Amino acid sequence: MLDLKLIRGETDRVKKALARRKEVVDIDAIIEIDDKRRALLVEAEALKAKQNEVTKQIPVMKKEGKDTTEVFAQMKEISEKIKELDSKTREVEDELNRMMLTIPNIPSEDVPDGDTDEDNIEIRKFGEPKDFGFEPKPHWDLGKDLGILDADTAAKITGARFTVYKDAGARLERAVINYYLDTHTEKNGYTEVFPPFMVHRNSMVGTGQLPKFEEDAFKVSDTDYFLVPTAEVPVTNMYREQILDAKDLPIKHVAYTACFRAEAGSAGRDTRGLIRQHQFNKVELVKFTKPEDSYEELEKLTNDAEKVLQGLGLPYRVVRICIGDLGFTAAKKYDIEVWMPSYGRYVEISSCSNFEDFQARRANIKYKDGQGSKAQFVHTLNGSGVAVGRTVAAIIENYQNEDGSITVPEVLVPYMGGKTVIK
RNA sequence: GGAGAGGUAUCGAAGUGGUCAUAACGAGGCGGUCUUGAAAACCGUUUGUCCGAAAGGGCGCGUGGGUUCGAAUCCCACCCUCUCCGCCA
Repeated sequence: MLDLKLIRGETDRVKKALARRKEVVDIDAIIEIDDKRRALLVEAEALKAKQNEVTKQIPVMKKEGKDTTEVFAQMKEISEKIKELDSKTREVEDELNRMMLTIPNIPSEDVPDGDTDEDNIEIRKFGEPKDFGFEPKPHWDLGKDLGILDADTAAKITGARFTVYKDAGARLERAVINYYLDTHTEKNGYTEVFPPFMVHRNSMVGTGQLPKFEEDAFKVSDTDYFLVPTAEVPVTNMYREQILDAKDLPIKHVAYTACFRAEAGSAGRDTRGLIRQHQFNKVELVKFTKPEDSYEELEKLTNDAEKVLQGLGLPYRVVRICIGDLGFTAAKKYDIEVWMPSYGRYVEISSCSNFEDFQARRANIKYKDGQGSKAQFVHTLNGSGVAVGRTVAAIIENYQNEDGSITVPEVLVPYMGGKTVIK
């Protein structure tokens, strides 16, 4: 959510920034509704002040034995007027709020122009795609042949876009999760949390998935619960409606969760393999920082995510996300893309974003620097550290051998019970 | 799921229709007096938010409604916590 004061005070700047996103947002309508809201407030508050004043006098009058009939009649009128104004105010506020919740974040000024992910700008690279010396196979074929990935059985028990991992496949998924969690907790200083995989509506609104993108989420019927699309939602909302102590910042959390996405609008895309599933595993990094530190923390967070891919020896590149690919909530975003031989290109495996105070405002997360100072919104950041299913796909493809076996990356061998090759 | 109890500031807790919610009382935090220093004692201080340039005013007792001239207090709905029972990995 944007700051109404910013919208009012720097209307042109806000309009220009949103225009860069090619978003159609009626800023003037918002200001108009806010004017209405404030006019109603002023009127109602004057009446309330009067009401409070008289209400204090009534016990005194009674004590003195004065007749209150007339005052009561007058106050009855005021009281009714107040109710009327309050209900109007509520309506106007609801409408204002509805509009505010659908406005995307203002992009940081260094976000490059561009319309699609093809306009993202590569800023660094690690490793080089391997020259196999034979025709590399896609992970869905390798996985099926090795008996470690089974889409058919998943379709039988659930449906499309699910996978049953078996034997060394299941172990590999678990190994990656543990390697990521251990690295981020032991080397990068994140505190692990293991949150619920379901959250209520307010949490989804807090991080910006709702109200605009309800069709992307899985809702649990007969409840107000949603399956988490990312650990960002439960972990960020842990601090909802809270005022944090400046000396505890930055707060850094790492969380493993399964993630659930309806993938509405992705019909026909990435239908084979692990790339686009309704359920996938992810290790997520979440930070709460002071405003002045958030951009530096974004760099660090991205580096932390990169480190695990370096550890696995997977070739990747980091791209700066252009305005058209930025997403609703982010002010600035980097994607980390891993080399996927079956696609013949780099594929997103992590998104690292600074939301500035966009989510903090929605979720009301503030911090205070000592007593007497004013509470202000924190900045929130998060990034995949990194997607687990896509990692497994990348490992299978990048570490495949000509005979169809998979070499286990060295850092994972301890997590695989000493196994060095999957065959 | 059933029965009961409860949700008030950083914490414990009082207040059960009126002029003390800038919230009694107790504890904690911070500042000070005293002290070589500390403890103790004593004094002071210690919510958030909205409208407003300011003065000032409004709101907040789990949440949302309602009754009333006036609600922490009465009524309705919902959420959460605890205890017991049921069910259960």
